[in-house]
Order: sequence, then structure tokens, then C-alpha cells
Amino acid sequence: MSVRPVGIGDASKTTGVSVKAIRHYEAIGLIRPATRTQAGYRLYAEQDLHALRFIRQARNLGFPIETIAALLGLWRDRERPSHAVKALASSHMAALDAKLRELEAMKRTLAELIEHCHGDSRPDCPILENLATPGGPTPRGDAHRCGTDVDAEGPPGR
Amino acid sequence: MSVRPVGIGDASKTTGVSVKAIRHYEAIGLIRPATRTQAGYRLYAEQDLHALRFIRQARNLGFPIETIAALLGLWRDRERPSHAVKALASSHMAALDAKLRELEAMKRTLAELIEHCHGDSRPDCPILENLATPGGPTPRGDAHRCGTDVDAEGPPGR
DNA sequence: GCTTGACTCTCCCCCGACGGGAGGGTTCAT
DNA sequence: ATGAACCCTCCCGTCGGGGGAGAGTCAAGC
Repeated sequence: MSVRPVGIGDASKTTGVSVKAIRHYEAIGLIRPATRTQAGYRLYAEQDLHALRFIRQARNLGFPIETIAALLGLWRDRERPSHAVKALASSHMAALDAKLRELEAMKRTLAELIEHCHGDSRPDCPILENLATPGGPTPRGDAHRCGTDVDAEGPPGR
Repeated sequence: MSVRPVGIGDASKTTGVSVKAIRHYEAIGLIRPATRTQAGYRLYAEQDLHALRFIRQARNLGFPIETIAALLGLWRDRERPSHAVKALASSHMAALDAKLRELEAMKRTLAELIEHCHGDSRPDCPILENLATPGGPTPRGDAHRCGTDVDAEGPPGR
């Protein structure tokens, strides 16, 4: 159990936060400036390491830095109301959810296009056709018009 | 039906790609340099607009620019094998899937934490406790240790 | 004492995919 | 001739750091 303050390398190892990130967090004011040795080396005490672990956990949950700053503030405030924390977390969950839905929509469309592409050596491909057609993604209902009519929506002749 | 080449503003309106983005695409070589008027204004013909729409569709599906460059190349190549297109699309789907799983994991953990936070005016909060605890996310099995023992894993006294 | 290797420092540029805005030229209608 | 609406280039900012240059520091071995 290290009670003595440690250098930035050890701090990185024990917290899982990269050296670069630690310095970055200090530069943007997310963590307080580390104490320094006479040579200017940064030193970290237990509480600093604890904060860094806190930050890493929050980053793992996808929290943006700005929100983590707020969370750190609440963490240090023993009078905080838990609803303040919950509000930040819920707001972030909503953001995660929005991103999730966006990616899911992309995935669905892409999956459908991939499914309809036979993926052989022939040039006709519903994926390209769809990308080239501003109208609707996969005008489904009938089988995708395949066949020899490749030039109907062909690319510009470069 | 505009047959005459149009300015960048009209190109933006009809393709849904921002003026800034169009210039950016030209700067990075994704689209060929536009022809210019004598005054240096960019002009876009139908095939350029078609390419811009293609890019927009691909961006809507989350394709990175670099992949879109490859897709544009395949689109212009009438000899392309469709499996080349499918490979690019499948690779991107895998990336989407990885991102999705990552976000879902975050969401699950966060949802659990939020659920256990009563969100009132009291200071004890499992969300903060979890972020401060490097060990396990929500050491479940028993009810999260709530009560008056808030100081057990308290933050550094600043 | 001297060197070697590991560690650290600051500073600056890089990623993706643009957005914002400054400062200036062009076009067209009034 | 003047104003509005365009357009141009150039540079900085985003978000969260990574990579590397060039220089200083420290402990150990010889």
C-alpha cells in the first residue's frame, strides 16, 4: 500500500489512465495541478489517484469530460442531493440512447442492402444503386430490380 | 430540370451537403476540383451533384470518408465485382456493430446505476459510489449498501 | 566520475469531419 | 451607386487525447 506520492508513470499504471491523459486532464482543469518535485516532476497522492480512477470509470461509461467535471464536484460535495447525480446520469443515458438509435437505424439499412447484394464477380450491386438513388433506401415491395439494366442509374462517365 | 451547371449554394440545396462540406470534400480530394467561373466561383454539373448525393447517402449510413472514396471508385468502375462493394459494406457493418455493443454495455451499466439511485435530496448515491469504486460495477447480489455509512468510500477532503 | 537507460518535462502537430467567422471580391436588382 | 446575397480563401475550434521532438532528471552499474 503506497502512502507516499507516486510519479505520473506509476499513477498511470495504478489507475489505468494514460500518462498523456493525466497531463491532459490537468491542462484542461479537470483535476487540480499536481504537486511537483524540485525537478518539476508531478507527484500524486492517494486522493489524486482516487480521482483519476473515478474519471476512468466515468469515461468507461461514456461520460463527456464536462459532465465528469460536474460529477467530480458532486462527488466532493458531501451535501449533494442524489437527484443532481441522477439527473446528470439520466441526461447522459438519453444521449447514449439517441446515439444507439442512430447506429441501429444505420445498421438496419446497411444490413438490408448487404443481404440483397449477391457479392460475386458481377458488377450490379444494390448497395451502390441505393447510395446513388436519393429517393428511398431500398425501394422494397418488389425484389430489387436486378438484371442487366445496370446502366439505368449508372455513375457519371468520369 | 437544371442542365446548366449551378453554384455551390444551389448544389448544397439540391444535394443536402453543406457548402462547407462540399469545399472540404474537394480539399481532401474526395471529389474532383470543381470547374470555376472567371471570378473563381465553383460550378457543378449534374454528375457532380450525383456524386455529392452519393456521398451524402453514404455518410448517412455512417461510412467514413476514406471508405466512401473507395465506394465512389467502385461506383465509377462499371467492371467492379459486387463482392468488393459488399466487403466494404460488411466491414463497416462490423464496425457499427462493435460500436453498438460498446454503447449498449455502457447503457446497461448506467441504467442499473440509475435505477438504484433514489434521486432525492439525500447525499448517498450508488452512481457516485460505483464510479469511485474501481472494483466491480454494481457489486450486486445484496442490496447496494445504503444507509448512513456514506463516508466509507468518501471522496478526498479537497 | 561517467555513462546508460528509463523516466519525465514542455511544446507542437495529428486524427475525423467538418462549423464558425474574418476579411475581402462578385453579381444582380433596384 | 448602393445594398443584399452570394462567393472566395484562410485560420481556429471542436472532442479526447496520441505521437513524437528535444531537453532535463534520476538511479544503478562500472
